[in-house]
Amino acid sequence: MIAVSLRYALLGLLTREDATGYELTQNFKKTMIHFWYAHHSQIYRELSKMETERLVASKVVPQDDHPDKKVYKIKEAGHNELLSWLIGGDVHPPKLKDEQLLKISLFHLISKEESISYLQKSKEHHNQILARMVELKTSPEQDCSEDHIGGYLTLEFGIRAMKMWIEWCGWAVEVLESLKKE
Amino acid sequence: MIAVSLRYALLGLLTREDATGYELTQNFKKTMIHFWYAHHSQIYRELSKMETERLVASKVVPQDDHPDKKVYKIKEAGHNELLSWLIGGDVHPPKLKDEQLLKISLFHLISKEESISYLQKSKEHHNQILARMVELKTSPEQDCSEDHIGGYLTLEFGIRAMKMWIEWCGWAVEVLESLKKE
DNA sequence: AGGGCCATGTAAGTCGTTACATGATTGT
DNA sequence: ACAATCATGTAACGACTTACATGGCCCT
Repeated sequence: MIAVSLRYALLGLLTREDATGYELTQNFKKTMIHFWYAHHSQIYRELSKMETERLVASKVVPQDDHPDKKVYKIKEAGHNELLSWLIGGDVHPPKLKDEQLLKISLFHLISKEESISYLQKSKEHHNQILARMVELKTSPEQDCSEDHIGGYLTLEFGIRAMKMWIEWCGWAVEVLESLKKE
Repeated sequence: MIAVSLRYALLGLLTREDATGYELTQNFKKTMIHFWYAHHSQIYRELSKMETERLVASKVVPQDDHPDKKVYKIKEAGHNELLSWLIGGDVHPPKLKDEQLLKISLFHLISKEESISYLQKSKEHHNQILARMVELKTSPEQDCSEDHIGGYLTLEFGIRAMKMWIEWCGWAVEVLESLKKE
C-alpha cells in the first residue's frame, strides 16, 4: 500500500553486494541518476530504520587509514519484502518535479533571447549526463546477461532519454528562432 | 537559493488567469502531468502561505448552485518573485522518483515472464498518457504563438517522451524474449 | 594551504501524502 | 441508489532537504 520506495532501492542494491551507507550513496549517483536520487542523510536514516526492523544487519569494520565503516548486509526478511513489492502491485506513475520544464512552460514571460540561452544551458546539462552514461556503458557490469539485465535495460533507457532531451532542445531553439524572424 | 518550486508553478498558472485552488489543481493535472504533480491539500496550503506573504490576494465569490469559491489573483510582488526565479539561477537537474524504472532495474530478481508482463503493463500506461497528450494538442491554447510558446514546447516534449518510453518498452521486451530462447 | 575524498551521523525545517470532514448538484 | 464533479480545508504522518558536526588522508 505504502510507497517507501527508497527502502526498495537500497535493498535492491544490497542484493548485489554488502555495502556501507557511503557506498550506497555513491552507487545511487552512479547507476540510478536517471530515475532516483537520495541524500546521504536520508540513506543513513533508512538503513538504521531497516536494521531495527531486522531487514538488514550491520557489522563495523575497523580501518587503519580511514574512519571505521559500517557494512550492511541484506537479511532474509529484507529479501522477502523486496520481492513481494517487486511482484505485487500496480504500475505507478513516476513522481517528477522537473524545474527545467517548469521554467520552459513559462517562456511567454521572458524574452526569446533569454529563452534560447536557457535552452542551450539545458542542452549542455543533458549532454554532460549523456556522456557519463555512455561511459558507464563501457564498464564490465554492462553486458546484457541475465544477472545484469535490469541495469542494462535502464541504462539504455537513460541514454535514449538524454538523446531525446538534446534533440528536443535543438528543435525548441529552432521554433524560437523562427518566431523571432516574423 | 531555495527550491519551493510548487510556488512558482502556481504563480505561473496565475499569470494566465485568476483561479481557485480547485481550478489550479485541475490545471496541474491537465497541462503539467509530464513534469509536475501536486495534491490539492498542498496547493491550498501554499496558496494561503503566499497570501500571508502578500504575493497573491484572494476574493470570495458566492455561488448559488455550488459552494462559494475563493478566487486567487497574483499581485505585483508575486510577479516579481516569479520573474527573478525565472531569469536568475542555474539549471537544476530534475528530481525524479520513477518506481517503474526502479523495478525494472531489479529484473534480475524475477523471472523473464514476470518482467515481460510488467513491461507490457508499463507500455500500456504510457500509451494512455500519450493519448491524453495528443488530445490536449487539439485544444485552442495549443498554437505556437508567443503567448502560448511554453505550453506548446513542453507538450511536444511530453509527447516525445511518451513515444520514447513506448518504443523502449518494445525494445526491452525483445531483449528479454531473445534471452529466453538461448 | 586548500580542496576533494573517505566516512558517519543528527537536527531543524520544509515538502508531500493520506485520511478526515462536509455537502449540494448532476448524470447513469 | 451510486458515483462523479464542484469546492475547501485540516491533521497526522512520512519523506526530503539543508545545515551542522567531526576529522584524517591524499594530491597539487
